[in-house]
Amino acid sequence: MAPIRPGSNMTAIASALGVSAATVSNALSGKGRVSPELGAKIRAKAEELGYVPSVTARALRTGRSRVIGLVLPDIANPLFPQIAQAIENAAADAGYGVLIADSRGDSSMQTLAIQRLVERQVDGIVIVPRLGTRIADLGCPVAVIDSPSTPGNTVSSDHWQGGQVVADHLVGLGHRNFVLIGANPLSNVQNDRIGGMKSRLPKGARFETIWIEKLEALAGAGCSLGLKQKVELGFTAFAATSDLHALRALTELQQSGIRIPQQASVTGFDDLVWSSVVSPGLTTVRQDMAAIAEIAVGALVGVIGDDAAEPDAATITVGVTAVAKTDRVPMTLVARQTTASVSSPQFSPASPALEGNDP
Amino acid sequence: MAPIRPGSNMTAIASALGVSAATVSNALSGKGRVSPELGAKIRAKAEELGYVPSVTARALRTGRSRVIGLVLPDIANPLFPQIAQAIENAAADAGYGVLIADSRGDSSMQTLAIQRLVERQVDGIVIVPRLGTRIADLGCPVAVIDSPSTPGNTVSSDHWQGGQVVADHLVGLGHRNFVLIGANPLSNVQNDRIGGMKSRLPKGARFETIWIEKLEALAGAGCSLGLKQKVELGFTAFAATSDLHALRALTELQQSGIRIPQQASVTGFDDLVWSSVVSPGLTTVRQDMAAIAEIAVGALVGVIGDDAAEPDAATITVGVTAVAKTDRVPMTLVARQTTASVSSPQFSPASPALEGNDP
DNA sequence: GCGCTCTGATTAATCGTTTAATCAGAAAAG
DNA sequence: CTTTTCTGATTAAACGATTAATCAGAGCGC
Repeated sequence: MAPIRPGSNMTAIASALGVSAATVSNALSGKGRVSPELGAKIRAKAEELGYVPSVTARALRTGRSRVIGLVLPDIANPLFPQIAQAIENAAADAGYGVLIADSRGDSSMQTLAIQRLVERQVDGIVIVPRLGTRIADLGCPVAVIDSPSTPGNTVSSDHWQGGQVVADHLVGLGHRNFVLIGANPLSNVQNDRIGGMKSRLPKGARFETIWIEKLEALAGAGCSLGLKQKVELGFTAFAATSDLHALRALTELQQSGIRIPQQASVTGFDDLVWSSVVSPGLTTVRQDMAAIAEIAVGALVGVIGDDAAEPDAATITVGVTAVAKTDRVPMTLVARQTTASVSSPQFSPASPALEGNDP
Repeated sequence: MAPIRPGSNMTAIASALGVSAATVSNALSGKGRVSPELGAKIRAKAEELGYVPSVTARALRTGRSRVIGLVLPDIANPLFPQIAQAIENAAADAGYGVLIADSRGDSSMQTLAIQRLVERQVDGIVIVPRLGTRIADLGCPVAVIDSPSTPGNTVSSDHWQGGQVVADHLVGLGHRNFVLIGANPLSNVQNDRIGGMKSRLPKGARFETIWIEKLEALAGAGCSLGLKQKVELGFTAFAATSDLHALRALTELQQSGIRIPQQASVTGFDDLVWSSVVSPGLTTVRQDMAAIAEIAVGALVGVIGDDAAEPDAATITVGVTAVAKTDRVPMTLVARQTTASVSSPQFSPASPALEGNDP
């Protein structure tokens, strides 16, 4: 019934000053023709009355809600905090709000979640798709954050380059025997990361790839990755495609009595929150989420603004991904304590290892 | 300019059937008086034209946006995914959208973030406050998720009971020497958890409390917690108030060569995503986020609905926390492999420990 | 003094829905 | 046969902003 809005509306300001509402609108938006003096008076009065424009009314009239949607395959993803924070900040800076949608872990519900956002009339959507999901035509601008290898236009970290950075770091420390750890070979992100790593392994280097989901399909969830044997076989570097898997590897190795980083080095990806608290601190590679979010949101508001300016172009941009080209944001190494130069290439159970390899 | 809305509006349906827009509205909402046949015809036509109501227009008219805001002290909080997902699900079920706000880690910006939400005319706000922050009068319904010890009305897990569950578990395994690990003694949540644990320690039990932030203020961030010495002093149970700290403790102990769980047991709180992937799997206590979210959102929509029904009550409920009483949702133990019965109460460096304590 | 332009403001329509008020007609009551 | 009471619909007025169209008056040239 009575909409509870403490602040006054334009009409209140208008009648308080004996002018018309249109003039108030013009003064506050700076669009029409208003004399400087009156403009100042209006702004002062607005301030005084604590005027807050009704986004609802504005949205109805202009057709723009100034809200964008954020869709992740499943919110429980440990990278979610980083992404959400970056997107929210970028959006807030651009004057947009962020509405979240969750597909409740179910990939088929992703479409439904997106549908809900569209019904709420968001001006655009940022999507982090589930594995290789293709994004259907939504009837609204979309920016996709995934991997440069994903078909279609996307913004993302340069996961391939990130892989190279890790490999360079490990190779530089003298490692020649690598175990690469991924979860699912269907993930473009993981493939890029592994591909990047492989591309920088020197001639004569030995490597082996472990896909956790394949292994678990055989040996059951939470099974051992058999890393102790790998160490016994002479592998010294364990490079995972995510901090989550790196953590698993790190603890499994520690649990088997392998000393990190003296006997083996471990690396991850993404610099998730716990990476700095584990002991020893996990060496990882960080995504520049702020930059990614800025590009994604920027592209989105660009398209949104554009089709307001050129109504004819609307039919072209609408339903099309907002990012014209594929943007690759470089990743940066965060060297902590799980990596060290390889002291003894061969396995030696009680080697009095090297200390203090802090970068 | 031209708002791009593919679906038709009420007027389209109305004129297609030669009736008035009001009748369409009545038919679809089931409120006014419409003959059953015409009602069916209207609903059919709406379906046919792919009609989607304009939430904007509806919001303008009714004064309800059907959106609630979600505010967390900082989104980077590892618990955020769980909370956001639960709130989003509960809200979606109630027909509400969720707008997120981030205070960018800065406690003073919490108010600003909330301000932004209010300006976007959310119908209510769910807040997880930063430490002991008091929530100011917002002019809109609020539900707070924190600790039952927080002054004011809140919904939350029964952290005290959660502490008891952990303590009972450890005591049941024979532990008598406890190290309790928290971050900040100002946190009601952490205090409750520790209080609950203490309340169940048997007579003659020994315990010591470590506050990480205090320690780091002296010894620097990422410093050792000195847990190896604690083990040497005969402590066998390390109970942290968060999985984050438990992880730190676990890896520090493993790093010092202590075998988990043979020589020491470790427990955490919250069942964060990585708790199940570390080796050995972390014993922890899970919050029933779905239940909490349902209560919080339910209370919120209750107040929102109420003051629509009784306009007079609006002045009472507005600006007041939505939850009338303090709701405490029980926590449940998730026993994994970091806890085991204490084999040797005294420290014995190379005890041939107990195996296979899987619950 | 008449027409012209330019400025600074107002009017009024519009976005799409909700809802109180009204109304025409049929059925029931007197 | 008139009056009253329903029923099923329509009208019109909001909600609060934006914006194209209009208008009154001032200034100015000729």
